[in-house]
Amino acid sequence: MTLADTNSWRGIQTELLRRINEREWLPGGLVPNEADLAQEFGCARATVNRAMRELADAGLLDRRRKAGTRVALHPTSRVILDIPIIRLEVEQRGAEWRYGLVESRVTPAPLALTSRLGLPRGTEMLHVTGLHYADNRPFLHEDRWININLLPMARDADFSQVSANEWLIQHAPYTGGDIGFSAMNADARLAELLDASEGSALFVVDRITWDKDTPVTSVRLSYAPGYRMNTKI
Amino acid sequence: MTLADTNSWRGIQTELLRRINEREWLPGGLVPNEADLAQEFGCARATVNRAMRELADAGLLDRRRKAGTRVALHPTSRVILDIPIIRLEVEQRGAEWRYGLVESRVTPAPLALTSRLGLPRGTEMLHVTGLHYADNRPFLHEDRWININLLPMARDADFSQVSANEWLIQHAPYTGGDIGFSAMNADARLAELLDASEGSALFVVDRITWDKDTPVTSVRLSYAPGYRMNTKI
DNA sequence: CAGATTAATATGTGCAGACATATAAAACAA
DNA sequence: TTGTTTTATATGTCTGCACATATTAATCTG
Repeated sequence: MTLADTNSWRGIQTELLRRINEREWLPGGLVPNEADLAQEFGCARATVNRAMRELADAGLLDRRRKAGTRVALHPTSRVILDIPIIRLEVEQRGAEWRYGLVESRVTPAPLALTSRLGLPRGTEMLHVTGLHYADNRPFLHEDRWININLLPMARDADFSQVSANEWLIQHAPYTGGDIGFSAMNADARLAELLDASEGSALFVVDRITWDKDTPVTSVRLSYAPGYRMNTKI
Repeated sequence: MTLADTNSWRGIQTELLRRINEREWLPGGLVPNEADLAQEFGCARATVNRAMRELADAGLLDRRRKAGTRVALHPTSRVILDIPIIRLEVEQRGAEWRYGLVESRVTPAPLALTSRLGLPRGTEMLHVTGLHYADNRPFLHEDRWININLLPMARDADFSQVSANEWLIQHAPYTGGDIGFSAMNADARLAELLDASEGSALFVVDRITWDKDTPVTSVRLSYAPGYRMNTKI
């Protein structure tokens, strides 16, 4: 071992990582078992377990009881995206955030939506659209449908003062969601709202949020041209 | 406790999740300390610790020594994207994958690239471009630069037989990378290659891979129109 | 030989106890 | 009052041990 050779959980993990990265342990190859590694590193088995478990969670190791631990053959790199509140995302860029409501009304949701949400066709939902600005330039367009049967107080919320994005975070617990990322050409209306030219490529995030099996909200975020979502492996 | 009331760390975790989701513990509010929770659940402190640590990693709890544990105020939802080998991604869609090399040659890298990679300007790199097909329809365009100083064997690889994507996974260890997602309008060349119309919105992934501080490869993947990257929270 | 049973083994999880470490709060000093 | 030192406390981590569980490998049985 070179550095971080403390027999701490982290030290062991970086050493294991090194052996994987430098092909000391070949992809698909069997790795010594926990007990042996614990002896080698002079630590308890639980410590080795913790180091290896995280690597398995990250997809670098495959572990199975009795069969042992192997170096993953196809290390599908796992990317973690932090999706922040839009206001914070803008402010982190050092820009001033502002929100402008475009429209807010209760109306029957389109069939495509109700069917995806598993609601009866024609269900009334609260449709809120608005623009988020960064330094007074359009940053993204938010097109949202809210399940008012689940969230009746949403009827009385003033979305010209608080963005639907933040109102929901404050008031609507959820247990899971589906997210999709795609690219779309701006239609005339979106182009105008985003101050872009028609046909510009927009980065689009679609998201449906659930509270157990009940849909909470469905939103489409269309970012102004040039937006880029960054992260690290 | 209702179900999963075993005093296992999973059972405890779901119970903690419930209290958070149902606002039993308010956002920003202080949570009982590990010792107290351990007593309440009738388990060891280590078990509570494990349950809470994962929730903290997921961003739902904020923990600080001495200060205690609080329910996160801004639960930035954390999304995990699995980025698979392109061949597998195509095959998982039930389509037949095929790769076609467009061009492969050693040439000085453009300034924009060398500066981002921290290489001397004019450094020679291996430039490989190719198309991945799904059922003989263009699926994505891969435009890749490989650091041949780090990977001299890449010179002799036959990228008409193996995609650069897979060759690198086999031969090039890496320790980290930067990824960016964005949307771009197809230029004439890309439109033709992807069998799309000029100006179509393309979903684009840019990725630079590092082995410690040395750049391994930089790639831009431009997906054919209609592509959507999905995941769950 | 084929199928069912049993044993062996590596990981998964749990417990009690100990010490380490960060840090908020209290006590103290200038 | 203000800055510094001390103390108390909650989390972070490690140990050694035990038992659970999945699953392979060996063994038995018809």
